[in-house]
Amino acid sequence: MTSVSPIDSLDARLIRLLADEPRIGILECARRLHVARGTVQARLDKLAARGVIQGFGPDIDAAALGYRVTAFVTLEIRQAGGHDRVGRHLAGIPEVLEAHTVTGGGDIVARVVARDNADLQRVLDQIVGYEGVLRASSVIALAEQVRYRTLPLVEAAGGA
Amino acid sequence: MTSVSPIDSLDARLIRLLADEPRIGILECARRLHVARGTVQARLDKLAARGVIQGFGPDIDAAALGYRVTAFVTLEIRQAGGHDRVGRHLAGIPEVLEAHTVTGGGDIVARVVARDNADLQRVLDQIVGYEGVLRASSVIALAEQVRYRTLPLVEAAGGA
DNA sequence: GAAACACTGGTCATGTTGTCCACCGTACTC
DNA sequence: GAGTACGGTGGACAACATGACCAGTGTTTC
Repeated sequence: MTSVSPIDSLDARLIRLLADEPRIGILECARRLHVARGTVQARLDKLAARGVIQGFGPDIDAAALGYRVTAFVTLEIRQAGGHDRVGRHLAGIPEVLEAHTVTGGGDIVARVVARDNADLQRVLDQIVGYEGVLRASSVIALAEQVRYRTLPLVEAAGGA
Repeated sequence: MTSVSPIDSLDARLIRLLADEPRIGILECARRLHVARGTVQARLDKLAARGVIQGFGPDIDAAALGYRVTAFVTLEIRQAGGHDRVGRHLAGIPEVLEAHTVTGGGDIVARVVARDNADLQRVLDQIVGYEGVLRASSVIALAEQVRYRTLPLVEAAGGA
């Protein structure tokens, strides 16, 4: 087995096609990629089985929901309590969109949104209102220089 | 200004349904929500028009593509050059999944992935190999405490 | 009271889906 | 070199979903 190449060029082109026009249907994909419909179906099944494609959930824009402020919050936590307990606490706050433990002292980085700056204070209070959280320092996102994307990565991996 | 309450309970339940079972089809949604098909279609159109639903792109897992390391990189940039030029530089690197300018000195926070720690060095070298970037300090994500999600937010906003 | 709006429940032609099938190369194994 | 597994092809079929309509009804707003 050579280098485990997770996807090939056809996979990459299929993913790009679905990303560009998601409501397109399998048959139309097959037409545009000049392959048989069964091939597209088989590829999709395998990509999903391998976990490359996690799903086709609707992409929600928090800003359009009225949450116009995004912030990255770095938490200093009480090591004794364990990260997982803090993780569960964070999971209970809807405004916490994601959270990772990171190197540099066993702390946590979380992405949170809020309706405005005053609302961000409320969310931060919720976050630190838990005995396992010692301190939270946050930076507010001003502008999106690069919007979240994975297509370039897919094409780099697939040689599209 | 229109945007009083961005979504209602039906919108929220529709989004949750689509998030849970994306390949479900509009008709099936209508059946499960006990509303007419036209209603679901109209709601979806409006959610898309208002930008709440950005699309239905496939959710790609970078780890399954072989990019097993995630890092958050804070960039210190030369203010003179402007953020946008650095943003374009970052956009040219596939491993940069997103980037935001943030408060705290006009710097940039970027999320990058790499195949492994050695590969991360290569990516970081690419990032700092640009005259507008003065310094990069990175923290490596060890574990996902809260995986990226928007459903709780949707339900908080929609009162589902 | 009228207008605007959202939802219902129905129709229609059209296209897509899931699931079969036989067939054909290529690559790998013994 | 023969046998076999695998991935792709191209075709078939019934069942279903889609987009586009429509008239009718209730609710809210001016």
